Amino acid sequence: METDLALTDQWRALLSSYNVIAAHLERALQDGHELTLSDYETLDRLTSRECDKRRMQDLASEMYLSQSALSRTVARLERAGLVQRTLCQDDRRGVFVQLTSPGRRRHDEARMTHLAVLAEHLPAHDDTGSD
Amino acid sequence: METDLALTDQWRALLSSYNVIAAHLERALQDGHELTLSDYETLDRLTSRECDKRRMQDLASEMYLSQSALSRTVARLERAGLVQRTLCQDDRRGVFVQLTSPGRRRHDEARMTHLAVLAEHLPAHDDTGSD
DNA sequence: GTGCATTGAATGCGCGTGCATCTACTGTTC
DNA sequence: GAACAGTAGATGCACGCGCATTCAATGCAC
Repeated sequence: METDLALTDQWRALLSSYNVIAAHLERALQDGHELTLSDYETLDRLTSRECDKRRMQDLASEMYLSQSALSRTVARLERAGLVQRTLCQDDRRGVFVQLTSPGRRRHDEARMTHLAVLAEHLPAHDDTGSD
Repeated sequence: METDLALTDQWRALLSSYNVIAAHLERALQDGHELTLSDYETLDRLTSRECDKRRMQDLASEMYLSQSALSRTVARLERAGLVQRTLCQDDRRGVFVQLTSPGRRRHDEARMTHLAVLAEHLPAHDDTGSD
């Protein structure tokens, strides 16, 4: 069945591009900004939405992270002073997460690195000089 | 710069499809066959090549795994009786890895699961009856 | 109000990973 | 043959992850 081969090929391609790029991103973000990929992605989600929803589950749902992984990621970010967790008064089970000023700054810096790696390793659209 | 947005979008798409599919694969392979994704990918690499090269570095180079991760993966597979490690007499640093019969069988079974998950979660081409 | 299922988030645990290091072997130079 | 750089693979270690569980707060039934 040739469909099987097509599927496998497609998956291999996905697997390969993801892993290559993710590895580069991981290293670049870690070395340059002391952020894991999940850290960065989380910060990134927080910049897009200014509103103060009960982020935790909200964030988790639009990310690839499990609930527990997100919980620890936010804890890490809070320890680093990049985000702030505040209890939600309406529903005291919920937790708001928001960027701090240092967090916003860190994300801004890391964004450059992030984009640079993507530009270098994502299959280019039109390129003006890939390696 | 709109290229930035395009890059980010492209990356988000990749990130999302990869993680969704990988998570499903991981669970399906683990639940159904007691294999991690890396286990499966390793077995899969071993079925394609019949020759007895010094696999370790060879395998590693065509996979997304680091040398150490592959080393442990193979150790795991050997512990489970699915592959066999033999020293290379020409160069006693090298290690041959080859499938055992149970390994071939296990891969065969797992392959069905693997394909089923891909068929269900990869953006389809044309389908003549998925799942 | 009391009891109970449900939900939001945190945490114990085991595991797979990459990095750095270590051990063993090889090939080269003298 | 001795010394040494290089290579193949294994291992110590720290860490992020998912799963299952736990704890707190909520909402519903009575």
